[in-house]
Amino acid sequence: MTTARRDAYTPETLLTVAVRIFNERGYDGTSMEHLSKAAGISKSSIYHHVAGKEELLRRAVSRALDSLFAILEENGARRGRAIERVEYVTRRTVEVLVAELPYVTLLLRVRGNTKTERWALERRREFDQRVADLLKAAAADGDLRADVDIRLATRLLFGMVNSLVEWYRPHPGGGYDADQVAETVVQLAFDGLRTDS
Amino acid sequence: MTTARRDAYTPETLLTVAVRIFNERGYDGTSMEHLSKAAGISKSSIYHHVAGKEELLRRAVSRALDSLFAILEENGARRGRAIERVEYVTRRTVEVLVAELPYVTLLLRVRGNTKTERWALERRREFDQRVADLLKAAAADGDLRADVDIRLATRLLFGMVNSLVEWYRPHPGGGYDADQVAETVVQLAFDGLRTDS
DNA sequence: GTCTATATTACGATAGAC
DNA sequence: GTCTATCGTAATATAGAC
Repeated sequence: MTTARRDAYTPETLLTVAVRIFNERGYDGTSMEHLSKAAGISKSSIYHHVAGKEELLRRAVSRALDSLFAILEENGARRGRAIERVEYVTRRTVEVLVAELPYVTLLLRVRGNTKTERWALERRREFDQRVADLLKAAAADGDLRADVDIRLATRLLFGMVNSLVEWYRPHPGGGYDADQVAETVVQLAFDGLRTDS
Repeated sequence: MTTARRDAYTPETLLTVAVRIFNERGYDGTSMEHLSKAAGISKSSIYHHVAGKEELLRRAVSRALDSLFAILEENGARRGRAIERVEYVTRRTVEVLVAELPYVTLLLRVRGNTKTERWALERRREFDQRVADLLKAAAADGDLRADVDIRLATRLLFGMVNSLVEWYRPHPGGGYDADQVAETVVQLAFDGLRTDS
């Protein structure tokens, strides 16, 4: 827990420490004292860099949301057949989750107790809606099975993707890389696990 | 938030209220004052029924864990071909998640800050391991695609199932029932979303 | 930029009356 | 079984020295 790094914090470098502790203990379970110990500076020094605990949360979830929304602006999410766009967004979401793991983890755990949290929840719902619309378009093209409810399938697909933050850890010797996870997600979701399906 | 019900609480009925608030605000984000308001009795009255906040958490996660482990003792999880047992456990887990939604929700959000939470995390890992072993057996039978990593697929499958607690709400007019969700999970996971797969 | 000291409020839990 | 009053602690945040 004690990280000891007493030289020249900035809001950014402090955020790195804070987000780690937020994810270990939960946002509400983390006190400024916890952050102070982990950063190796006193509580009051933290207030020199940021206005308070909630600013750290806001910076973290903003970063996560910006990374997710950026996916929807990429060419692969805007051009081509809908099912291909769905596969693209699925893959890229996995990659963003892995690349920005601590920030997205925090975002996905937000409950809505403060203004910042409610704002994050709202923007997240917006992203989910954009993705749901894509799946709907793919279904309209006849590229998704007609016997499954599309809204339900969307929830399950992105539930699966989001579950990454609960177990994925960057390879400390032989783990999975982002591409491998993305590939398996797409295989499982679109072609299934069963042999000769 | 204020629920007002001043007659004859028992530890069980109090738990119902507490678990609801824990899930709305997060365990650490819930104070005894919050619980008191929601239950419609004073803080000190709560202590007449339970030893404290942590006992409420322990009762809740115990209930969730007992329901999950019970699945593994059912005939469908113990007899037959491994892939059929996997499908059975998948379906039943969905059903238990839906039937015990608030309790399992709380369990899946536990962080490990207290002894009770660490005990819950340990038992949960035990359940996950039992399921992972089942998938491994199905792979050994040649019933799962050879081109996906089984451990990874297990994580994704149960990540998808567990994501239920983040969005499933009991049908307030036209939602999905447990069977429909279980069926879609199994279809998606084993046969995939794509047309003519 | 960091510190010690402290103000102020909120929290979990208990005491004791009814 | 429920209440009001309160204890002791831990929380967020600030003041002011170096």
